[in-house]
Formats: sequence, C-alpha cells, structure tokens
Amino acid sequence: MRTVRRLRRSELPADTVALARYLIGKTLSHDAPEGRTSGRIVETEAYVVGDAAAHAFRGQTARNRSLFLRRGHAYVYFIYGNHYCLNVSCLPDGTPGAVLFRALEPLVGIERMAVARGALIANSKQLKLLTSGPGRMAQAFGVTRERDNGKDFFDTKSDLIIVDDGHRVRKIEATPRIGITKAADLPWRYLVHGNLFVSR
DNA sequence: ATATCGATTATCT
DNA sequence: GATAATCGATATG
Repeated sequence: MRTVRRLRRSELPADTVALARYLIGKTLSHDAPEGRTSGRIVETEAYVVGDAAAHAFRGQTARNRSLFLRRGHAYVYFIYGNHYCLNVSCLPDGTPGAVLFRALEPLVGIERMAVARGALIANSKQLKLLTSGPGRMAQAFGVTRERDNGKDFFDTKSDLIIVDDGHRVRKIEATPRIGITKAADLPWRYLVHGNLFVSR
C-alpha cells in the first residue's frame, strides 16, 4: 500500500535552492470549481535572496508582495501580456525567495487541461504541449493571479496543494535557468532527467 | 532541426 | 517608453 500524503510546511528544506530540488517528483493538485487537475512536478527554478534575476531584487512592490509571505504561499505573476506563472514562496515572513513551477506531467484531469488550453490530445507531442512550460501549466490548471495569488499551499482548506504520492525520481538534473537575462549562468533549474514534459 | 519574431499588458524607470 | 521568470507561428536549412 503506497502512502499518499500532503506535504507539511515544517518539512520543507529551509533553503530555496534545496526546496526547488525537493519539489521535483512531488505532485501539484488543484481543486477548481471545474474539477481536479493534478500533475507530477518535473521542472522547477529557484529565485533566491540577492538574485538579480528575481522579481524581488529591487525590494517589495504591489506586484511581488506575495513573494514576501511566509514560505508556502503562491506568487502568481502575469508576463508578456499573455501568461500567468506560478511560484511558491520559500522563506520566513518578510524575506523573498521563490520556486517557479516550470513543467508538470499531467496525472488527473487531462481532458480538462486540454479544454483550458484550447488543445487536442491526439498524440504525445500535443499532450506535451498541455503543461510543458510555466505559462502552459498555469493555463492548464486554471491558475490565475486573480484566483490564486497569495494562496497558502499548506492551509488545510487550500484548493492548491502539494502531495507526496510515494513516486521516486530516478535522476534529477540541474541546469542554468531559462528565459532570464541576469544571473543566467547559475544552475538553479531542476528537472527530471529524460522526462517528456520538461520544457525545451 | 534551429532561428527569429509578433502578441499584448502590467509594471517599473 | 522599455521591459519581461513566455508562447506560438513562421521561415529557413
């Protein structure tokens, strides 16, 4: 009998980069009014204190204020006039650190993800396009700033949670982060080696 | 297969 | 006014 359980806030690694690695292989689950979607976390990135690539680098603003919430809160931002991206805050109240969820392997609610993405699932290539990338997975899961920014992943009533379903990843790989211009050389992107749903 | 570019808007300079 | 933690479309080899 395999154990499936929600993660507890107290078990999260204290360090942002360690948390990015820790979350690989866990499951993100969203209980939306339309139904449940869940997926295996296969790609993350860490954004740390003093990081020139981090949204909090120049201090707290209206946009990034949920980065400063106690670890375990959702930071959802809107980018390029098109896309939402989902993060989890990592550090004690008042200190900004985040892990960006970049890609998921769909597990539950695949048909709803396709509807949300306005896509078909005729083959594995198109299946990959559901959740491979931060904007795509947010859209597939119905995550928006209006609905989800500031949510606590670890509140007992939260509809956005992180689960350990007992799955263990064979090999976790670290690479430089994607899509940034500053501090682009640091290897703070984590992914499941060889997984189809990793972006790029 | 890789390269380049336009979309579209909140946010900050 | 410029930029952005992206995506999808188009062009070219």
